[in-house]
Amino acid sequence: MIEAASNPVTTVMRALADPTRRAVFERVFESKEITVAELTRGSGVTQGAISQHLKSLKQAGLVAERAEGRNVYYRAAPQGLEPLVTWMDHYGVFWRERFQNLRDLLKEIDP
Amino acid sequence: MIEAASNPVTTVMRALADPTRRAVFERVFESKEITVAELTRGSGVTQGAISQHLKSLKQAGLVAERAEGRNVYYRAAPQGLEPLVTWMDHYGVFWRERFQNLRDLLKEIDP
DNA sequence: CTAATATATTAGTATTAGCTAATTGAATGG
DNA sequence: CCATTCAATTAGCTAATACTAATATATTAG
Repeated sequence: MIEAASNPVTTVMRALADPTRRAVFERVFESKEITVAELTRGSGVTQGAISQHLKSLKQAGLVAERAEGRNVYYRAAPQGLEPLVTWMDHYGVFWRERFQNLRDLLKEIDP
Repeated sequence: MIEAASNPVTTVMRALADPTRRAVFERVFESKEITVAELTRGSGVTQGAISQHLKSLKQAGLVAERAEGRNVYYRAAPQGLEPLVTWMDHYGVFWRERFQNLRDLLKEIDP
């Protein structure tokens, strides 16, 4: 029962398990587009560290980038979360725990 | 912007980021109840390692245990996944991507 | 052209994580 | 009892991780 080589779930989980890196993802997500310099500001770590975190997030499919001049703009790629959604869905937590939300939503959709 | 002390999301993500430990969780989930000995069998690691993983999972709120004689029976606690659900929900991935499932589900609930 | 800015990368370091082997403490079966 | 089994814990090893400081490479500003 030895695990196969690093599957997507592992890659994404590991990328998001580190609080600093997860905070980077969150900031990227909240701003439509953001540069490395901006992300570095107020992050508490160096620019190099931020670049390293962005590299991990990119490999995990959680962010994408666009170079423009000497700036590189990063944006979130929430589809990168899909492996987690699928994994958790398999364990049946969503519909079970979200049933109340579901009901609320139903009223809004089809009152 | 220094992160506060280990929040639940970090705890759960880290618990599930390791493939071996995640496999343990999966096996615990699949069997209603399972002993450490059974989990060790075919896991590829020693009993000590399994106990250590179970400790992490327990701290993350993902499993619970019941001692009976010299055996300890573990069971999954899927509510422990709640921090992840909440975190991901905040990033809006569920309803967007699961709308078709939602429609299917609706028919079953209220045909 | 030169200086400054933005980002990536690299080498080195300290900490953490996962593992084994060995031990301990219970509980059970002969 | 005594030997065996189950599980938790511990010490010690190794590998991975997150970080900094320094450097390299572009690009832009003056």
